[in-house]
Amino acid sequence: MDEDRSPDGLIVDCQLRAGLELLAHTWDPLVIVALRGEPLRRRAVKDALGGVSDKVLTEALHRLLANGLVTRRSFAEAPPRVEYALTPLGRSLLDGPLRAVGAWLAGHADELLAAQDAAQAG
Amino acid sequence: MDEDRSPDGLIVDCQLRAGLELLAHTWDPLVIVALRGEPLRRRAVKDALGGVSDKVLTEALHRLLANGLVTRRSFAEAPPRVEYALTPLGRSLLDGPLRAVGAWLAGHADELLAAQDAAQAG
DNA sequence: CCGTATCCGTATTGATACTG
DNA sequence: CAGTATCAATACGGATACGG
Repeated sequence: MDEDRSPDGLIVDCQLRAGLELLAHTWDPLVIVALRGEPLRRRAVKDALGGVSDKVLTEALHRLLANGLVTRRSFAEAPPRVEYALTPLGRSLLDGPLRAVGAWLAGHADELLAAQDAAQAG
Repeated sequence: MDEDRSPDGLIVDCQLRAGLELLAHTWDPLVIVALRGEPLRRRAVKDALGGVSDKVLTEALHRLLANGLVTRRSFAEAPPRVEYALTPLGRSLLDGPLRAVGAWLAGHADELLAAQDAAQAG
């Protein structure tokens, strides 16, 4: 499924970095999680994330749009309404890597905390 | 395997962020990948990553040590020798989330590029 | 409500030079 | 070789105020 074609791992590493950059920015993954259900209005996304500034939220949404992970739909109504939703690609990222991270932490949280304590004590 | 205990996703999100922080720093995941085989000396790790400064490499290694993802073994020899290796915890992170990211990108690289092009054009 | 513009504090990266 | 110290550049997250 994933041949390790490069002897020294450089090619694999570069692919890995490209993928990690999608998750590197603080709020991007959280926006994806927030959109796992229904499409949400901008304000709803902001509330779901807790305390995030308008500027940072806009940047995150633009990145996600630029990478084709979410879609933006604008309705021409009196009170402006815009809805963001996951694309199939965005959903695959949620169901794959993102869920893998969550599952890993759920299964190794105790080990991680123990290791952190041990390292701090030593 | 992963119950979604929080109705609004906040708990899940926090766990996710804790896990993502382990992968957020630029070089940390790459160091883990570099150590997937044998234990490596500091210099060997540095070379494996390409062009990384001593300072940044030290910071990355210290973080990985503090989180119990790698071990450091020092040999009392004439030319100083230090070897870094993955812990079982670090290896589980490599085999789980890290591999998931790599596999996802390998399987969706074409979609990602197409979406990026489309977004740029529109 | 949606989104942009401006300004700021901090964190991260990195180059360089130096010590054990 | 291993690791630290110092300094510069910049990217990031964020608060605030303003415009569509």
